[in-house]
Amino acid sequence: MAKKILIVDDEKDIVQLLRYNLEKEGYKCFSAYDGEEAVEKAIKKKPNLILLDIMMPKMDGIEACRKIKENDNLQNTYVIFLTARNEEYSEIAGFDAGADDYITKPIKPRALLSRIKAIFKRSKVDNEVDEIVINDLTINRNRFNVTIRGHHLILPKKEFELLYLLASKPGKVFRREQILNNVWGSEVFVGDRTIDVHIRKIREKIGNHLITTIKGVGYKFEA
Amino acid sequence: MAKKILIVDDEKDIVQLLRYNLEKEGYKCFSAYDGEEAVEKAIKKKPNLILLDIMMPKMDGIEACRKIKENDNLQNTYVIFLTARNEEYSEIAGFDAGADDYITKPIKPRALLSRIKAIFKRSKVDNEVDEIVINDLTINRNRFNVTIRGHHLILPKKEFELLYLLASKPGKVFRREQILNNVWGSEVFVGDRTIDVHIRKIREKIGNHLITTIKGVGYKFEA
DNA sequence: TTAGAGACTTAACAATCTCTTAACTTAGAT
DNA sequence: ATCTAAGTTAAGAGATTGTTAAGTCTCTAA
Repeated sequence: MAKKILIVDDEKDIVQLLRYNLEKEGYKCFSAYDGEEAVEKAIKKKPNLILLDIMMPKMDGIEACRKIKENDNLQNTYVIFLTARNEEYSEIAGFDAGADDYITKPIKPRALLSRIKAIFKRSKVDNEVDEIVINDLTINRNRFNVTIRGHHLILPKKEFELLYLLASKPGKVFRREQILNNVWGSEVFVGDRTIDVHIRKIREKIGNHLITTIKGVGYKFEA
Repeated sequence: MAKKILIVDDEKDIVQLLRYNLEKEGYKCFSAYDGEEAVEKAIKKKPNLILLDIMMPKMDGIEACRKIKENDNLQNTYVIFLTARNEEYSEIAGFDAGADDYITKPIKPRALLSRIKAIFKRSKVDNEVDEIVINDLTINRNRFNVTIRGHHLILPKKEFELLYLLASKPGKVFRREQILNNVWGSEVFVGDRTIDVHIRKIREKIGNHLITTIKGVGYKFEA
């Protein structure tokens, strides 16, 4: 499917320039002209990539980025900051806010395009990795099995999906709500203890130490 | 059997030129004039090779290629992009979308033909590996028979195809939907229990332990 | 042309596995 | 100390798959 890109800058000329170049390459573009609008459209359109100017009215890019990265559905959205060369502070603050890359103005379309291509290529490769290996644990989506210290297991579907989710980002804490969204789907409502029971069964099978409870928040897979 | 080739280009002259040359060599040709039509016909006709122009109305070749490569039944279809010499980006984006080769316009029929011949030669070698041997089980596509521990069996067609599919990638879980697509075809609709019954008959003949059920997902052949 | 055989599909029911819940216990935070 | 979140257990509800037998279709041979 065509990748969606959100372009955010208060200078309309720049937005137009980028839009023209990106659409020529087959990307689907949206635009916003200030930080608030950016957050709004990001949530509504769920773009794959956001090109985000830092200096903008209403809400600056740093702040907008922070808000965007807070949204569960935009965890996999890539953010590139557009900065003027002399905005020294922006690099640090930007990465701190969750940016993935930045590009200094004036923007050269060719350079930008190759950077974008590299990003999407990378994310595609990431998606194709359907085997997770962490120390002596292997989770293989293709075979739908789990190996721990050379010992094969077949987990029931829900347990498998839950383990796969946690292990896909070791160290990251998944909130209960995120787990529900990902494993059960956002339209399914199950009781409070359901996740716990599944976690327990997984721990029973792969050992207690691999999944940590963060009380009041959720669970994480130990790296 | 005559190889099937799908020619996709919005310039009818080019399509005609290619078609004339390819049919002269004994290939069976179909044509499409935009990306959407290409995807449609690819799914319907299951060609062995697709010649795909990049710049087209409705849906460009890159996008069409991606869609085509998403289809389970077209994994073995070869895609060659037709690009104008100055479309620099096309090589990278094309390979990224899953293309197997590309040719720059203007197209020289002789060169194209020899390239195509090379491709089919290669894939023919692949196809000749039509005997699967796993431990004491042998599945031979030519003879359409199965040998287990030296004992010969003749399976009915559907059972054979199903076993062949599963055994072609030992360990991989095939979802019921994939099984339907591959064994029955994507346009056939059969009841829920049909696959199970066939699985049962196969198990009856080759033993229970070789095919594992992954509940809620599908079946896999045990490696 | 028709009877018979095998292939394929279906329906109905059985068996099995998975998931969820409820009720209770334990641990952790303030 | 108290309150809330998480852990545990077992039961049964729910879903998926297994099994059987019967019906349809096609092909072949008499």
